[in-house]
Amino acid sequence: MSYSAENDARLLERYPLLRELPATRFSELFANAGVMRLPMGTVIFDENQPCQGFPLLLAGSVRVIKSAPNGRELQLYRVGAGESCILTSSCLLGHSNYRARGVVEQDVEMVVLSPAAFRALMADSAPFRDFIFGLFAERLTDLMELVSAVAFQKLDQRLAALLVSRPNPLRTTHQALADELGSAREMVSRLLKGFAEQGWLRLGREQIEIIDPTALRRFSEL
Amino acid sequence: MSYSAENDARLLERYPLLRELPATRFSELFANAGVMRLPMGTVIFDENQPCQGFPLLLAGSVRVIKSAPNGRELQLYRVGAGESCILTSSCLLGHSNYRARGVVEQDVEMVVLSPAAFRALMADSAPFRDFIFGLFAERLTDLMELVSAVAFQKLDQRLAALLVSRPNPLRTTHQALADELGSAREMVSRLLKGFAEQGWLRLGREQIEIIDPTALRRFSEL
DNA sequence: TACGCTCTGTGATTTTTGTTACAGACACCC
DNA sequence: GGGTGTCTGTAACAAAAATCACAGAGCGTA
Repeated sequence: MSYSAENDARLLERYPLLRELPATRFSELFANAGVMRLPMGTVIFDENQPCQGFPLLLAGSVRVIKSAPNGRELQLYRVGAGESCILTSSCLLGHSNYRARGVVEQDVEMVVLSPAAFRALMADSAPFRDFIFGLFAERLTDLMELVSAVAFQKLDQRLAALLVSRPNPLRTTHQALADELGSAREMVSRLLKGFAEQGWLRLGREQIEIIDPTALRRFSEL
Repeated sequence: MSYSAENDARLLERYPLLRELPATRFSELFANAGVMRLPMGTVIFDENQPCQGFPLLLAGSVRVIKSAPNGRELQLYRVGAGESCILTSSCLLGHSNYRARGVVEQDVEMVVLSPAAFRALMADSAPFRDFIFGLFAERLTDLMELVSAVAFQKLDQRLAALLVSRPNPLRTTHQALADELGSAREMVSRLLKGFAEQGWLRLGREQIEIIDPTALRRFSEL
C-alpha cells in the first residue's frame, strides 16, 4: 500500500463522511495535503493569530485553552481524532482571528485543508456541512455548560466532575487539573486530600486512583 | 399595502440576505408564517425543551440565560432584531434540546420558520448558511470571552465593562445587573457605590448615569 | 396622607478561593 | 549515592464573594 493511499484510508476511516465525495473531488482536495505530525506541547494556534487552514485530526488530541495574564489558564474544550477544531471553522467562516490557544496534548497527526478547500467543501458537500454544524452545536452547548459550571459550581464539585469524566487510574499532575479547571494547584491538592480522606480515591505521584466513582459523581451533582 | 406585504418588507429589511431567494421560494417559505408578538418577560424557550422552530426577530430583544438552582442567574448573550437565536439553530442542527432559557427583554415581534423550512433553507441557500455560520462563529467567540471573564476577572471589572457597554443613562435595577453578571444584588450595590465615590457615575432609583466612561473603561481593562 | 411595594444602602459574618512560603517526597541522571 | 528538578503537602494569611439581616427611600395608589 502506497504512502498516500494509506493516508487516504486513515482519513476515510476517521471521517466517514468524506466517502460521500466523488473520488475525483476527493483526490483533488487532498492530492497535495501531506500528513502533519506535531509533538506534545506544540502550540498549534494562539490568540489573535489568523487562521492558516482547517485541520482534520487523524490521531492525538488538542487542548483549547484561554490563559490569563497572571499565568492561570482554563481549558475550554478538547479536540480528539475524528473531530475538528471548530474554532478554526469559526475563524474561517467568521473571518476573525483565533481567540484562544490550541496546545497538543497527545502527539497529533493531521491533514490540513487550505481555507479555499474548506470553503469549497462547505459550499458543495451537504454531509460535510452537517458535520461542521454538528460540531458547532456541540461546542456551543459544551461552552454554555462550562460557563454555568464556572459561575455557579464550587471548585470541589467541578473537580469531582472532572475526575469521574476521565480514565480511571488517572495519570496527571495537580497542576494540570488546576489548569483544566482554571484554578490554582494548591486548591486542587487540598480538595484531593479531602476526597482521599472520604475514601473516594487514592493519591500517588502523578496518579489518582478512583475507588468510589459513585460517591464522587453524587457529590459533583449535588 | 396589504398586511402580509408589509411583513415581507420588514422581514427583508431586517434580513437582507433573504432577497437572494427567488420570489416563489420566498413566498413558499413565508406564506403561512404569521408574525408572532411576545410581551416582555415571556419565556420563549427553556432548558430541556425541544425546539419548535427557527425565529427571525423583527423587533425587540431576548436574553439567553442560565439559571442556577439557588435562584441566581447569568446572562449568556442577548439576541436583537436582525439576529437570530443561534441556540435554536444549534438545537435544530444538533437534534438536541435547549440548554438555556430565553426571556423576552423588550417586546418581540418575530417570524417563526418551521424546522423543515429551516433545513430546506440551510440546504439550498448559500447566503443563509453563511449568515447562520457567521452567527455561530460570533456566539462561540462571545461565549469564550464570557468564560474567560467569569473565570479570571474580578466582579468590579466585569461590572465596569458591563456599564460602559450599555446605553448611558442606564435604566435598570441592581438586581438585573447582578443577574446579568451571575452575582448577587448586594455585591452590585456595593461596587456601584464605590464607582460613585470615585466620581465615575451617579446613582438614582433604577438609574445609573455614567459621568466618566473613560475611567470606567480603563478600570475594566486593567 | 397612609399603606404597601419594590429598590437600595450597609454592616456583620461566613464561605470560598487564592497567595505565599516552605518542607519533604519522589524520580531521573550522572 | 548524590544532585537536581518536578511534584506534592500544608499552614498561615489575604482577598473576594456570598449571605444574612435589617433600615430606609422612593413611588404608586387606595
